[in-house]
Amino acid sequence: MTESTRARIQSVALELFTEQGYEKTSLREVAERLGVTKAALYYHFKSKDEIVSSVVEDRLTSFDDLIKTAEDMPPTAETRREILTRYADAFFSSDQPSVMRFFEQNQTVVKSLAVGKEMRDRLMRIAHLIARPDASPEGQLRAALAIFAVHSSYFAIQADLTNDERKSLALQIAFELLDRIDQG
Amino acid sequence: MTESTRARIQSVALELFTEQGYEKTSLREVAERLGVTKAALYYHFKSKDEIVSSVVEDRLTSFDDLIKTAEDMPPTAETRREILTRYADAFFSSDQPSVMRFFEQNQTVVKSLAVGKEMRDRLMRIAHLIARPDASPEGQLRAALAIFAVHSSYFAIQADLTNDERKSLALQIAFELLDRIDQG
DNA sequence: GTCTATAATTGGATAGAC
DNA sequence: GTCTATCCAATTATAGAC
Repeated sequence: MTESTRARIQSVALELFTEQGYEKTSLREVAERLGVTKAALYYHFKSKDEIVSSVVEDRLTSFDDLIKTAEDMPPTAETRREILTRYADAFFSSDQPSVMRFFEQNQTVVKSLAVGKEMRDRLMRIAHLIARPDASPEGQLRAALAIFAVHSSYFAIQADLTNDERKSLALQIAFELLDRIDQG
Repeated sequence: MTESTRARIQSVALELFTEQGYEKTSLREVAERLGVTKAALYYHFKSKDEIVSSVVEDRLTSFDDLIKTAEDMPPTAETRREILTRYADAFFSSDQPSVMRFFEQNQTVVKSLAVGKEMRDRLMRIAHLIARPDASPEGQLRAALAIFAVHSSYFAIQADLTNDERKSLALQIAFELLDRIDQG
């Protein structure tokens, strides 16, 4: 069960980082929650940053897959819906709390960590691919808002809904935004 | 010029907190930027928290004004547009960087500071007033996204636009979302 | 109103035993 | 693979002089 210790650290750390903030959560706190000592964490990861980076890198490659797929699709209204649907599937299917939720709560980490910038880069590429062929400010904003519709469906709705209900509601509204993007 | 020193501290601190993160920015850094020592800051504010709180409290009362005004308006499509327009005016007219930008970058502060919770409360009330009379999940999400359209127009558009151009683009798209809210 | 100096605490990180 | 013990840097915050 050695590998699972590493995974447990990642899971607990990301949860605490998301709830309390990356800077505000100490490794002592993470270790305590796991029932081990700080030194044990340092056997598995060489720094606090690396705990986050190791988790994020997995998600980065799954974004790369989505980007590669999207690039080969024709820039049509149907494609836009398809890309966003895949994005939403990834967002909701992932373990909780997701990596994207971590970044939402820790925007400043995006700036200070290399993986944060990578993640931001991927998100902007996806938004760009969604907007294609419309690269105007309006197209950019519509694509960004469509993505954010998925995110905000997670926290902006107070009603007691399942993830599937949130997802389909988000997509329904996001499609309105996307369907008005210029077809070039 | 005693009062202006206090104001300068607030301004510089909020700027650094927004750019680098609240936790990651030390008071030593703030003091250096101002050309004073840490002890000088503690003459004007009794803690790091209080620097933020003092800035936020002003904005809270201006939100309270908006809420009070909105409550007296009829729950119509026209009212929705009006409330959001006022919100956008406040967002863009304020000193830079705005308090809202600070919270965007420091979501975890919202949870840990009392003024953060107050601000979140006001935002949710405004969203609720915008959605009136539709309190359904769909109405909530539409209202939240309309507000976020204003915010994201500030950072999600890469083109070189003026604040006025960003604002009117945001409102144009936000109105699409709002106009489809149920009239009850 | 701002300074120097320092207290008190906490953080990330390492060495070396087991 | 996990522990104890510890180092070192940095932080918030205070005391008291000017």
